[in-house]
Amino acid sequence: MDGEFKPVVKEPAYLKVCRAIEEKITDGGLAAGASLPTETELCEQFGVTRSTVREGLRLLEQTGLVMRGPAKRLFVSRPKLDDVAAATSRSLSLSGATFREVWEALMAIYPAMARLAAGRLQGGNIEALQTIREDLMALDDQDTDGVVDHAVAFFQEMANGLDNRVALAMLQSVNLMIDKSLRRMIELAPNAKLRIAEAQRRIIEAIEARNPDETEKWLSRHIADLRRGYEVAGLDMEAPVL
Amino acid sequence: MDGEFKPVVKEPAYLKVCRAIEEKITDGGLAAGASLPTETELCEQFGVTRSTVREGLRLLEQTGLVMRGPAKRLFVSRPKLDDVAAATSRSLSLSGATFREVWEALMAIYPAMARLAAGRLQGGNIEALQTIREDLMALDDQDTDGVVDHAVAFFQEMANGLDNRVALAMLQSVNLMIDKSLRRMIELAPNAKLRIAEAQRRIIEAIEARNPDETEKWLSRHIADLRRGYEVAGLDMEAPVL
DNA sequence: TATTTTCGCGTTGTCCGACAATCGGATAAT
DNA sequence: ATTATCCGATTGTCGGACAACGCGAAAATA
Repeated sequence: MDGEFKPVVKEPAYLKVCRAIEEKITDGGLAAGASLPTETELCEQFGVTRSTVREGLRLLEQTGLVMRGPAKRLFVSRPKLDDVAAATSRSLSLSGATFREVWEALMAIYPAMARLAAGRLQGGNIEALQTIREDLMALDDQDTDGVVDHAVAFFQEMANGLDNRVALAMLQSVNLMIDKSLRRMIELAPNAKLRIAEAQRRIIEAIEARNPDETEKWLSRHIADLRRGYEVAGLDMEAPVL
Repeated sequence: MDGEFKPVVKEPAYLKVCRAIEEKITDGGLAAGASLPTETELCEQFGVTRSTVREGLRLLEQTGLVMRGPAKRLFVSRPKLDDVAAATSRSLSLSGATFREVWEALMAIYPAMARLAAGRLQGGNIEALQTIREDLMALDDQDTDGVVDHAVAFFQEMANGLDNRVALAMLQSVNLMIDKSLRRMIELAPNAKLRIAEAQRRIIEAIEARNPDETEKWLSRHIADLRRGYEVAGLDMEAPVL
């Protein structure tokens, strides 16, 4: 029999402390907002020194499950979606994700989400989209950063209005990654600003008309256009987004 | 003049240590696989004690940017996609994401990804899909867990073959979240196993035929069917996936 | 009495020094 | 050449110590 011996686990104590508290939080034993025991109390409960407890707490702190409140006291919290999105995009960027991969993801999600947006975006969201577009058009043509920021902000505002946190988290991740690629592309595509503004106009119109098909179509074309611009600029689809 | 005084920053030292190393890694100053200085060396460089350095290292450890290698030595690593996906799904679950939100995300991503799958999945992937389906059919009808596992594994295998890490990360997150909801649903839907197996058959056929439209259509119906089952079972779309 | 000031206490952030356990590599023994 | 042994370096953990800071209670002031 190959009754394999399990690779002997020698978890350091600070990891056990981390997991113990983590488990208690995720299992509902500690509600969000509840304040944790002080470090010295944790020392007694776990039977380890404060240094060890503190190392465990740092791990939790990074996951966003605990935060420092007023008076430095630790209390249970929820990881902020912004942070996990940032972590995801950074991780993907570091692992060498390419423009192609990001673009495919964009192309998969946004058109589908556009259908939802058409039926779900509130007046406030639509106004915000219009404002973004107007600000974009008012920009100097050479202001690459500004154009990129507004192009991404448009996506971001759409995602915000979807009333869907799962989608929001994912869209935020890709938005963060597309940034640098877009900048490189726009620097080489002279009329990028106008094309983007025009696409945004169509999309806003379709949303205002509450027309899912149109919204999807124009958003789809918008993203396809980004790729076209990228290729026309002579950039490599398989290059990392960095 | 409102020459605002910048809000005085009082970052603890261990955070500065963390950020300093983090920055050096993400800026390429430290390649993946490179080994970090020992803790004592870091102490000298930063001018703090080992305890402080260690707390900073714990933060980095959690982000996945550093790992413990053989001989405990620290070395630079990349965050594993599995981990960030797990973190994302946990964060979303904790923040009370609903079945509706997850389902909408599924419905947005998978059909679009199916198009890619039709043209991109390798023979090995397709065989794996078939194996999963066969295993599923061989299961006892009462084996809820098994059915869920295979339903999710089918999705997972598709995602694996897409040659797209961005998509993979996102799909993995939603796969992890759909789990519990699916279980509740299947417990109440007697013929769930057969319906799922049938959907998988159609999808596999479409992929083998390299037909993007068909693949998208059947995957779309498959996911729509999951929702139908969920509603028929009398479950609340707005209930948290927990 | 109501408001402000002061003070002490608890907690965290940081420091210091110490030690066992463990791993890598050098060295010695077979 | 292989095995056993030893040694140094490094990590994980410990215990104690102290300054800084925030909060609440006590004291001083109006």
